[in-house]
Amino acid sequence: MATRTDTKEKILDLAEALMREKGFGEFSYAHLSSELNIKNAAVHYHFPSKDDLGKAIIERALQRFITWSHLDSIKEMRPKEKLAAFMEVYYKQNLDYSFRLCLIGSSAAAFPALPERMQQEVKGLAETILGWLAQVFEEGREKWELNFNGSAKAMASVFISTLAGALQLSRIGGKSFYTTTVEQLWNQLLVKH
Amino acid sequence: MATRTDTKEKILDLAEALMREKGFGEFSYAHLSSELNIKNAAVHYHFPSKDDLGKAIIERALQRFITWSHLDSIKEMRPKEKLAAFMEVYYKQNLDYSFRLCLIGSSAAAFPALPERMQQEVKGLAETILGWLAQVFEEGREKWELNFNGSAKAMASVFISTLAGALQLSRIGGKSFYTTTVEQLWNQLLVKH
DNA sequence: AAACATACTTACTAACTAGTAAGTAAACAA
DNA sequence: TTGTTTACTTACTAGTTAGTAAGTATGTTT
Repeated sequence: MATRTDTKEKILDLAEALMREKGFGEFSYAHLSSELNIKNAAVHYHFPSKDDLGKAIIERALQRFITWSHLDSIKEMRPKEKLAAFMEVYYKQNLDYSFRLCLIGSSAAAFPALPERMQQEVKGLAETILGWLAQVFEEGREKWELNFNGSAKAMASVFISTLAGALQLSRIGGKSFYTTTVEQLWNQLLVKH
Repeated sequence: MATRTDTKEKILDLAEALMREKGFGEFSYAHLSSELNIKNAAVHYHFPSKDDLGKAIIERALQRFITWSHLDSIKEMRPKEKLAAFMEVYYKQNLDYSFRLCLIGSSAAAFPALPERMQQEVKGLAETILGWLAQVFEEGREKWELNFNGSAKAMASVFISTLAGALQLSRIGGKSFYTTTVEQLWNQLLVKH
């Protein structure tokens, strides 16, 4: 058949979910095809190699983030609200679904084992997110909404590292580990010093 | 031959290094045996299943941490020094060797894909380290050496999450990402507020 | 000296891995 | 209505995976 289908999107959805649950190296074309009731060659049709699939997962995530951050509803927010919105998305997209990691965290953990083209894509994604966060922190400090010493970029690095790390460790320590950790992180940003 | 050998230790050393470089699911008995110039059945002789191997890696790491933390030279330290010593070990054992992760981070990232017995072992290791850190933070605040709000346990959670996260993200952002991030984390602990 | 344990090797297997070549059926374009 | 493109399926392969059964050489115990 040649009817317009959404198979490609479905493959991407499932592959991304599996990558965040188990890691990029821990799912196979067989997993994808059996779950979607197609043959593994159909997956190869849309994504000839696993490199292609991996690259596409990250590309799509980057587009998603760009779209989100350019939303009027986000752009209109004050810095503190932006940060809270980011954390909200982060929490919802990840911890709501059986301890799925964020793509950055999942990619970083398996980085040396990832296809090179995928590594490049991941670098772009990380830079974009970190850049956005640094801007929010800068603006937040200027407007006296967020408190921290040092550069906004360094603070953004701590912020994303803590979120990603806490998400991963919450697989060991449970959901409460995540909420405790992130609350502590958040409170530190509000304390006047 | 049946001469006393250190093959078992060598296997553990290599397996741990590979686990931290690539992840537990990303190395095979063939990798181990070819690197050590033995046959894969020899690895199975010492560690019948990969579950056994994984469990042994974590058990050994736990023993190593306990031994380290019970060292007189560590016990005699003041809280701030203890924390600095922990960070020193963390940095040396990981970033000095081509972006190897810590075992907690590597385990957390692949957690759902790990053998169950290994998961249990990882939980024990994480609890032990977190407990030790929480004590150090508590003592550090009492003695006015470390500054933070909230509970010592929460602060310890932020601390270890940030370290583990920064280590992972440094694979994407380079060594400077790690040093920037950890310096920012450290400075926050010293700021009076 | 005999029996046993240790530390392997040789030789194998069943299951799974990404990937391919060739065929097919439907939709679409000329 | 013929040709082309899309979206697959069927059928396959070469390589890798963890794991096993049986044999062997050495050292240790009795």
